[in-house]
Amino acid sequence: MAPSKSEQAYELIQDKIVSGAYSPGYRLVLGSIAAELGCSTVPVREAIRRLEAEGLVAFERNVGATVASVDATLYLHTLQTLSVLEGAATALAAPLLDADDLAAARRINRDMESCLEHFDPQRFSRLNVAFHERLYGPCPNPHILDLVQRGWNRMRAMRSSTFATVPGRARESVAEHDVLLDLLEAGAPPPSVEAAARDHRTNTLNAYLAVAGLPPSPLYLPLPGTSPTDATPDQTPEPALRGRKDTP
Amino acid sequence: MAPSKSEQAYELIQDKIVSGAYSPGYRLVLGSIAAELGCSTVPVREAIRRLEAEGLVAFERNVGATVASVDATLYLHTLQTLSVLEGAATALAAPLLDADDLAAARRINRDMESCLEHFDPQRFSRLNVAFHERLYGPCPNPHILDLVQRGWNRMRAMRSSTFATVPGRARESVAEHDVLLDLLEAGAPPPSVEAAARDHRTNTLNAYLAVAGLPPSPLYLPLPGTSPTDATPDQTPEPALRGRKDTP
DNA sequence: GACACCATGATCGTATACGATTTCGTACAT
DNA sequence: ATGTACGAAATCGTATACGATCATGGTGTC
Repeated sequence: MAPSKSEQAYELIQDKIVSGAYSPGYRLVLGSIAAELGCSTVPVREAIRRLEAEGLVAFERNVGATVASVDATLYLHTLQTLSVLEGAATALAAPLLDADDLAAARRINRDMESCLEHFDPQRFSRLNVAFHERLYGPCPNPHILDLVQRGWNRMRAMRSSTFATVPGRARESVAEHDVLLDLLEAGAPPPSVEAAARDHRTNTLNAYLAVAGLPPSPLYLPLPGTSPTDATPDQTPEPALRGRKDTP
Repeated sequence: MAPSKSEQAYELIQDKIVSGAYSPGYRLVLGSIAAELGCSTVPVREAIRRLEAEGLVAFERNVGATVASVDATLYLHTLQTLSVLEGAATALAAPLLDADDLAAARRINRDMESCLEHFDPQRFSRLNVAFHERLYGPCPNPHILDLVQRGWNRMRAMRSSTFATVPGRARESVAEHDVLLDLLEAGAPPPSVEAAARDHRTNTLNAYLAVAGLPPSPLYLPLPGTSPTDATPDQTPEPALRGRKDTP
């Protein structure tokens, strides 16, 4: 059966946001979108409230909705959140991965490597998502899985429009993927997997922070079991990623 | 100004759910709630969709909404998610806590201790929330903070109706709070704080799992710096908290 | 007696309509 | 020229109305 109108509206708007057709700050007018869809404003309204709950649009009473504008700090906060959640999801999924999963992930990572040669960042990004999805997909906690999914949605909506990747980061990323896969193949305990998965993302976060001249995120995880020295780069007691004051 | 009708509806329904007036499985009929509020079904509908996004109600097309029923595994999954998020939030907040915060938290924990004597589990629960809110409140990442808040909402909605506390757990809990506070007062690095905060909650989770005869959650964090032995109780490579199969 | 089928009622999904609120442009006074 | 007051247009918020869909109970047949 055809999906409901509000479902259609939801997908249309989300698609336009992540594809960049609606750029941050764009005013989402109920009437216009309804006309475009050939439906009334009621389902559109519902769709927009759903997107609000996911952080993709900002909504103000009696004023309307706009595509959430990305503020660098918001982007970084999302990345930090994702580092925590995805690390946990990957650790929980680790014992459930079979050889096929690992082989598939390894293959994806080889593809990513080749993207580096041909300089195809678009494809590289897609593969990166696929790689991680494959690894955290079997996570048995649906709640965490849902939150990770939402995090990625936000990221996609933001990155396409605003941020470029940090120069050297892509190559390092591929290498870190291989390290993570090695751990998984060796049947490493969940805390080690979590540390590797989280720190992989935290490294990206810190690469951004570094170019912005900010201190790194304090949410590094030490690798248990293995040599602890190279997993906890000097403890920085000062807080990083201090939030902007809430706009009064 | 008066809040909008959909806001009123949202608060009414949420309140009825967490207070237990609507117990799990209760059928939320748009028309009835609208009548109770003296408004039409449209705002009620919107409120219910918001609650759905937060996991408090389940919704099915052309059928309606019911208060999310709690399934033990769902409860435990929420608890596990919260352990991860709250651990991170507390670690991020740690460097921003001042002496007042710590003193207040310590005071709350003394109150909790006295609740143990007089056996006042209601008050104990409230204080427990207050204690942790105080500690993760200054977390500079609003996104994580939001997710933690939602997690607690879900917990409140569930616990009141279904679950009793594990016998010995309350007393241990108070002791662990003191350990956490000691760490914070000593200015421990964020990873140590995260480990303590997360494991505190994971211990509760595992107490439930133990009485159910299930293996413990694998998401323990090793305490870095301090003796690593007592923080990582034997690695259990077998997966815990395996999700129920999605109902087909 | 059990199962399949259909009628009926309850409830949801959405369109339309209208009042409420905000925003923006314009005119006027300083 | 700048700031303020007012009015019109745009947009949102919600009520009402009606078609669409699903659950339920009764009836007929095997």
